[in-house]
Amino acid sequence: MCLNEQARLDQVFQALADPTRRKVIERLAAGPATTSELARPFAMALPSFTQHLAVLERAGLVSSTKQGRTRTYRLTPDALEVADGWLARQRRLWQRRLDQLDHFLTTLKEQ
Amino acid sequence: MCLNEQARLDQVFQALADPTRRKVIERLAAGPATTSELARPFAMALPSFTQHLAVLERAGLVSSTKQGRTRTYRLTPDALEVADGWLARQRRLWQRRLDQLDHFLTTLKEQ
DNA sequence: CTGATACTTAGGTCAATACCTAAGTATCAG
DNA sequence: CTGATACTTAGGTATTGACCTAAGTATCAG
Repeated sequence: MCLNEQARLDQVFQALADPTRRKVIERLAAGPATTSELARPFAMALPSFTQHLAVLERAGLVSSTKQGRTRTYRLTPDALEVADGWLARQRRLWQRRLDQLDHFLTTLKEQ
Repeated sequence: MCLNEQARLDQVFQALADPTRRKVIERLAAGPATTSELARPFAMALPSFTQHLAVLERAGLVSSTKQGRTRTYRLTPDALEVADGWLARQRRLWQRRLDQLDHFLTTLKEQ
């Protein structure tokens, strides 16, 4: 745990770079679910699927607890915010840049 | 070009899942730059670096044009919005869910 | 025309990813 | 206690990803 920011972003974006894992996140937005509930929609062997869950958990996007023989997963919104924060920062930067360009073009036109 | 939404998200998140590529994006927010200008800060053979640029371009995050022997890269904000859009949608969903939970806890307390 | 510059192409290594099957362990229901 | 359920572990394959070196092509400067 507690990796540096770059490694954290690596893991989060990597985790989101797969449609199965994104669908799991989308499903978990509706509430917690067990491994087999999450796996049901996917035509994939269970061990393959649990690997996806492990990727999501390592990235900090979900957390799980085991009670009896079932493991329940739930969203951990914090990690999504890491990705979101980076994107928001970039958006601000290029927005500013587009504004400058706009201003440049405007003053150019005025001459 | 014109892949479906899922494949598009795959490529964008995959492209962002590497610190070198994110730094290139950050650099390009300050304005267009050539291959060698972008490569300079990185201790990496040029062919390795241009592969990173190719990944960014395939994802639609940047575009490039060649004039003479230099190739210039610039940001293409649209693709960032694809990732941003997905994240924003998720955030809305889990925000709503957290609100519901909040409401549930509140009504629980009132009883 | 020649040499330097700015990539580009070809091809190779090594590690990580995404899957699989088969066999294990742990719990619960009857 | 036994069988079914819910994962988990072990181990294998095939593809992709991130790097490298070496050698190519294309422009520009003098």
